[in-house]
Amino acid sequence: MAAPERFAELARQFSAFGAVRRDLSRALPYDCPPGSTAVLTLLGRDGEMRMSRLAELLAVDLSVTSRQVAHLAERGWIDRSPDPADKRSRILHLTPAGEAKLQEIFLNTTRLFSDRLGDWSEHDIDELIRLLTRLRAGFGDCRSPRPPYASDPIPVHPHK
Amino acid sequence: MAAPERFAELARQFSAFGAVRRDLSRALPYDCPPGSTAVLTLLGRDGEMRMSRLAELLAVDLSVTSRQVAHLAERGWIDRSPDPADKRSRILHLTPAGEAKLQEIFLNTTRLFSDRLGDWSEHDIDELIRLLTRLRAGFGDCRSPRPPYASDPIPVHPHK
DNA sequence: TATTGTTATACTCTATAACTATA
DNA sequence: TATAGTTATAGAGTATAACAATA
Repeated sequence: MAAPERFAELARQFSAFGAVRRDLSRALPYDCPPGSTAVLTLLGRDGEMRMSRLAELLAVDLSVTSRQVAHLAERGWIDRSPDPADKRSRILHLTPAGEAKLQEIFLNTTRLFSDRLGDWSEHDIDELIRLLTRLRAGFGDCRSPRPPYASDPIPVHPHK
Repeated sequence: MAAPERFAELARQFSAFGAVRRDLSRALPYDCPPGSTAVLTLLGRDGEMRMSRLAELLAVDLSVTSRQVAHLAERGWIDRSPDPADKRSRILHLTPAGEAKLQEIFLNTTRLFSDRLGDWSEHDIDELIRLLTRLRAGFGDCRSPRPPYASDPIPVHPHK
């Protein structure tokens, strides 16, 4: 177990990571913000799925996913077909236009990473992927609540 | 130089990191959201500084810092004293109440990290700190623009 | 009754633009 | 003219709550 000072340093780096996210978001097409990009990426990687599955993979509330998916459907990048097995549900999948958009995004982000990480060794990149993957597995998910850790008796951020 | 597929995987992990941020933000006191916490942390670590320096360290626009600082000043956690050497400027420093708040936050986040990362080796934690630090150094800063990497001819997110 | 998804509301983060005061 | 900071505005992310339709 690491010392509290290492945890504090890690927390600072997490906070500073916002600058990386913002830099990356500037490489996205103006009509596809980061949240929409995440949806397209998951549908491109894992294939068609239901809203609830998508929200689970994104670790966000279903209401968030619902809105992002509506944004993408308006632009013709994904289809929401009814699920014959459960009429409450909808099956999401990329359209050809959505796949083209995803390809465009892939090229943009690859170009950005090549510039920003051009001098990184493959080892360090793989290490970072490994550690971030493990981090994500250990940290929380708003849809499966755990006991709160704040000193406040009751939740913490009213809207979260 | 790594392959585009590694970059794509890294981009997915960056996106998934949002779940970690959200989990961490739930451990904060209800009256001190993540942005305010970042300000308190920097002032606690680096001591008093000007608004512009703070915005530089946070890699956000000065207007963002101005609002966050106002929020903290309203609650009595920081002071904004005039800079005798430049009357346009203000020097920020923590008040005793601000130091107490910071200490409370430190305890909360340490408790959360102990739970979530209790089974991590010190080596992996140090590796993650090292790689995130390097990442932050290589990635961008909204206040020193670089050539855009989107395929769009002109920047990209209207509001960014 | 419980679950899937949608919509309304509210709050945070963030950038751009217009403005004031000072250099 | 240029810089430090404030404020107004707007868009994106996010959660909670109320709701409709279906299981």
